[in-house]
Amino acid sequence: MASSLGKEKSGITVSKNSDFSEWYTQVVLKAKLADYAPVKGLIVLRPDGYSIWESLRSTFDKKFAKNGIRNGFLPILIPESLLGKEEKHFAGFNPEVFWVTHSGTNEIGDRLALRPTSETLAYTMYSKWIQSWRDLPLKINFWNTALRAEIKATKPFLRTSEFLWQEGHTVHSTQEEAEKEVMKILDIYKKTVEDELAIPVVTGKKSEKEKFVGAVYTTTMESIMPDGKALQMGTSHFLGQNFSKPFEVKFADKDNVEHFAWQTSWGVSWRLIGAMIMVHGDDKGLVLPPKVAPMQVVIVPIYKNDEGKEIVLPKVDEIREKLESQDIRVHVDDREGMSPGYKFNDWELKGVPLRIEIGPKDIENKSVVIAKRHNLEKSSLGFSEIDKISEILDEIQKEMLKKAKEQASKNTINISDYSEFKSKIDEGGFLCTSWCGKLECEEKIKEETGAEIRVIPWDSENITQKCVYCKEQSKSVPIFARGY
RNA sequence: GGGGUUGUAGUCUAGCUUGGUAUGAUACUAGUCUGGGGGACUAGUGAUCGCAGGUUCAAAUCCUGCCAAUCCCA
Repeated sequence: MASSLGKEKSGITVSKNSDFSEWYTQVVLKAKLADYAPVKGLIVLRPDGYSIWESLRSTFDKKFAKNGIRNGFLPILIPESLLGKEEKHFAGFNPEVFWVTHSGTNEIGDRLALRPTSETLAYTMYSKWIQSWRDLPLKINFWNTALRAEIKATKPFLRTSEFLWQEGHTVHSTQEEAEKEVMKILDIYKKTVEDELAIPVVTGKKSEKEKFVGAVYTTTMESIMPDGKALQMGTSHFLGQNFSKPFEVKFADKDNVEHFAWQTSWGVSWRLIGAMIMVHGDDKGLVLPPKVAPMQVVIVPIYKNDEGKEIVLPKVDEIREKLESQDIRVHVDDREGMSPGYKFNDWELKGVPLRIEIGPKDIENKSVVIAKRHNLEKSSLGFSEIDKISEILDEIQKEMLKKAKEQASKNTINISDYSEFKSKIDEGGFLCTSWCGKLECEEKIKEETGAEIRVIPWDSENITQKCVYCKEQSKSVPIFARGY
């Protein structure tokens, strides 16, 4: 009785299957990743949440650097006159822009936008910095936040009015080089998300309707969440000369002829953290992939009295040092007055990938008990095998990706008939079905089913089938889904 | 865009209809016993009841506005 009461108070009180939305919010709050800020749609990141972001950031930074991309920083305010320079871009973002209209008590004539994205500002600067082909390529990434007012219901990490992200902006002398860059970035994104967060993604192109406003085309990576909804995990845009013309990003080529430059922009946000929570979490709380876990291993010492303590703690220290020397992020939970059971539940809620239990019994047996978070399996590990923990963490990482892949493929189905489409869409999932390429059909499908084209996967051109809606010859087989 | 619901210690909650400054649990602090899956006892601390007005001798309670969270429909 007392134990079930305690469980209700500090653990997750709903199951992932029965109330996904509530489950998600509870995991975010109770695992102490984030909390609500006093303003609608804004959240505060707590250290455990921010640490995951820092881990992703550091991985991306290394990969960006290898690709010749350096970091810069842009201010948050953009004058309206500048934001409006590319018409379609402005029209797309305008409804959700926060405006600064006063400085102190004085009204600002050219009001200032809190950046919804920085293309316009970055390219104003770029046009000053670029004169010659020798200045290209110019590849800068910016870690910052963007602000887009969310009127609809908000969700921590998934839909917030301010979000942490990185936006990369590159400039090239040729179309070919720019397009290659778009693909390189998408590849970095895909590999990082799969390797670090253990979430499988599908990459491809957005439809004309869903592309980034102002882009020539948008490439994207999409994932399916356990509730059957699709989540956009990151995008990499080919901007062509759509921005270089209005912003006069020009360069003199080797032949001394002036050309407009070719540009790309791309970004991933803390939505990735939301995806990680949804994909891996369970009824006990968060489950962290070892690579991004702030703590990879937690050691829980168990003893009944001072005598036991004297036996156990030196061994705990020894193991901790051994693990630390292998760059494993380890924490010893030496809190007094808490039962081991309480601690187990606590660390499971917080998603620590591996727990080591060590008490007098283990000292006798010259082994420890290890408990894996992702499958809740316990086993014993001899003192001489402590070195294997690094491998075990790698295995956990792999198993998590494998499980996520199985889940994703179960939620991906091929559909050829529209009535089947309509009946399946309520169950959620990725619906792969052929399409004629016409906006009209895309819009009708969205209107009638709520599903949109999430991604047109690479190599999905197909002219041998019929459009699921109009029955005319198909062009491709996109993935339709309802999205976040 | 339209329509609901909710807001009381860190967390959950009683009280609200029928106005009289607040119930219980958990957490927290101290101590003793405990300790291998959310431990027991004892004693404490902690709330101007989301915010701002209004009605009233008196407001958590009634009224108005706002803020925030959440759900449903488009």
